[in-house]
Amino acid sequence: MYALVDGNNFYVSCERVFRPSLNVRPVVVLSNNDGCAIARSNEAKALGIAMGAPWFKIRHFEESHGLVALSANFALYGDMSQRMMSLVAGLGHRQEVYSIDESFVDLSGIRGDLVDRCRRMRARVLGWTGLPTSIGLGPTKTLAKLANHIAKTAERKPGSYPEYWAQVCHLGAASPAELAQAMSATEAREVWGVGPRIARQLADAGVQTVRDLQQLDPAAVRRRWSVMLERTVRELQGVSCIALDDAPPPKQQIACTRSFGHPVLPLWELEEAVTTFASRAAEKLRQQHSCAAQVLCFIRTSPFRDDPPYARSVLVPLSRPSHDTVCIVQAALLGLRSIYRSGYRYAKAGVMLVDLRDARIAQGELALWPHAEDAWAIEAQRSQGVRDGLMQALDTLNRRYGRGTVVLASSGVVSHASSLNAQNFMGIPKGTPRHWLMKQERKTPRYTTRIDEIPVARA
DNA sequence: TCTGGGGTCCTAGGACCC
DNA sequence: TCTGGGGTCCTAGGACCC
Repeated sequence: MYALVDGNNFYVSCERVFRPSLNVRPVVVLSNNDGCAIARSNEAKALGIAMGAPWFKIRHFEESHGLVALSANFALYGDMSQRMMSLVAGLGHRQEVYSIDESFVDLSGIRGDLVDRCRRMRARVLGWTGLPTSIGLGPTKTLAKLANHIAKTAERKPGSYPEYWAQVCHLGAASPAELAQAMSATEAREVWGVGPRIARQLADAGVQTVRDLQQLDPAAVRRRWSVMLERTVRELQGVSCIALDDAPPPKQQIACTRSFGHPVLPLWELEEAVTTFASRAAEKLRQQHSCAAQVLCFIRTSPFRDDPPYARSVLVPLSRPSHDTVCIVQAALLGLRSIYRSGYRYAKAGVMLVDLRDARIAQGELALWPHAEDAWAIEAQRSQGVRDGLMQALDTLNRRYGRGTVVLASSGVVSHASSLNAQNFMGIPKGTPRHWLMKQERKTPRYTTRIDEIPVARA
């Protein structure tokens, strides 16, 4: 038996913990650059605001309905997530953290009333962190996901499902008739693994509800669609096909990409952005003890504007796999300079690290180069230990004092420590605006991770 | 004026190997 | 007239997830 524990409207709930006055108002959290809504309170959903709705299309609700929009505060959400996850882990033996607000818990072998156990866990998470959750239980992960959807919907829309399924729904304990009823009342596109494309194809084939989908022949589904959908159908039938993954393998690629706050034209500004992105990607790389053998860099104009379009990417191989920030930034900048064309209004850039491998397994090299270069090669290997130490120091400082405390100069000091921006730097006059920096006009404090932004309680 | 970011898996087809 | 069988690796594209 699996449980899926999911934070309700997670980002909004994190904000509400520290601003209870938001509890009664429609609230959305916006994506980077305050671009579009990525989390909505129930009140915002009731206004008809869709997931991903561009801000400029919904901002009229500010005036008409008191909608509150906040810039995404991932430092806060990540920290609140860790608190929630560590509590939820106590629900069973093994936990798979599936996303920032969701985790699967293996409940097999746990005796007693599982629903009661889950209700108590819900109360504990709410009491200790302030975060409301919903819990779905089922014999497969897909059914647990479905149960979670029902638990949320039953609470939000009374009458849609039996009232006792609100907040915690146990499909493994439902009678066949109850299960059939619930599946008939739920659209197939709500199922985990059924996206908009497949949902349309299913509808064309007369498959509307979860029950319709569950009753299909798995072999036929495989022939007409794919093994993926076949697995989904079997899971709906109660046959577990997707195992709990409590130790996810290291990532196969690591990316850091951003849209800019405003269009960017000059190369030097793109260089700052790409340096920053590559540095961040390298940091993530070291966290999982990997090295990258290739660095991909891309730049593009906005597809939403009438500007002349331009989008290029380039894959830069490294002479040897590395997780050294300097090495990775140099490769990314080399790539950037090769694809940059002046005159375009760039809207986005990014760095991706691919061809990743375990840093602890280093491939030796056969010395085929001319004798004169031996000394260089030996020195390079000897200095490797020094560079590893430097990277460790970099990571330690940035972890302790906050991201961006120590950076490469080519990332542009302006965006980081303002005290260093007292004079001209690298030929750029002080006070020069950086168009690539994110727009975040509705930032909330990092209540739980920065001592100077901690909330103050008054008696 | 204004439209996010970061991942995974599967399949088909081509090149290549013995 | 007649032209095998079995495999790997890589890439691009499509679909999905939150």
